[in-house]
Amino acid sequence: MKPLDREFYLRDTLTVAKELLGKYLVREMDGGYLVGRITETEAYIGAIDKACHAYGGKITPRTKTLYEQGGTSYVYLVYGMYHCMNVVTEPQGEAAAVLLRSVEFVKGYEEASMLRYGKELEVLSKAQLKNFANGPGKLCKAMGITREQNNRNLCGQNFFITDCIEGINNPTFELGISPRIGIDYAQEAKDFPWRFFSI
DNA sequence: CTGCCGATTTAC
DNA sequence: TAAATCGGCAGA
Repeated sequence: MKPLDREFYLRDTLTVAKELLGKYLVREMDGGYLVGRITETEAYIGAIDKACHAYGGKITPRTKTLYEQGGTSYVYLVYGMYHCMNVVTEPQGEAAAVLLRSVEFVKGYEEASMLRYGKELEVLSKAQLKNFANGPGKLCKAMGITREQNNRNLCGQNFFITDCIEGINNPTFELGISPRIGIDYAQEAKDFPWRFFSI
């Protein structure tokens, strides 16, 4: 369970967004591990993307995290009640990130159930499993990710992404591509095919 | 300081 | 289809 190294994140944002599919988001909490396989991502590239918070070089207290070096977390609150977890990409000074939109839990489901629903789910129906963390807000709720986790180094040992979990088989999948979700205000950028998901 | 709006989710 | 809910940001 070795964190992806810095070099992984310092690359082109679209490449990182695609390659994050099938990787595992890991968060250590109270000595246990919450682990989810990433199944959906979106790229946001400040230099050319009106949907990006840092479009046009905009620097505010919130967006300054987007300018950090690749491998940093960018977490913010949307709609006054949900958090979104992003991974900053590219070298320091380039505002770009990948939004993690969906994971499938592979470890720590009991603890995650407490965080998400306030109780442990005994019976896991197919629908419950599917709906558990298949959205950016749900994902953060289930993994206890809030603005406290903003601007963290993702190359450390308690909050990171890895490509291998012992005892877990890496399934193969095909790459799906589509426009991004929920950015109808972003003019021409709303049609950019920057959403990636595993099929 | 005021007012508008959102990279969502859930319930009706 | 609409409500929930509040921080971020622009403009006065």
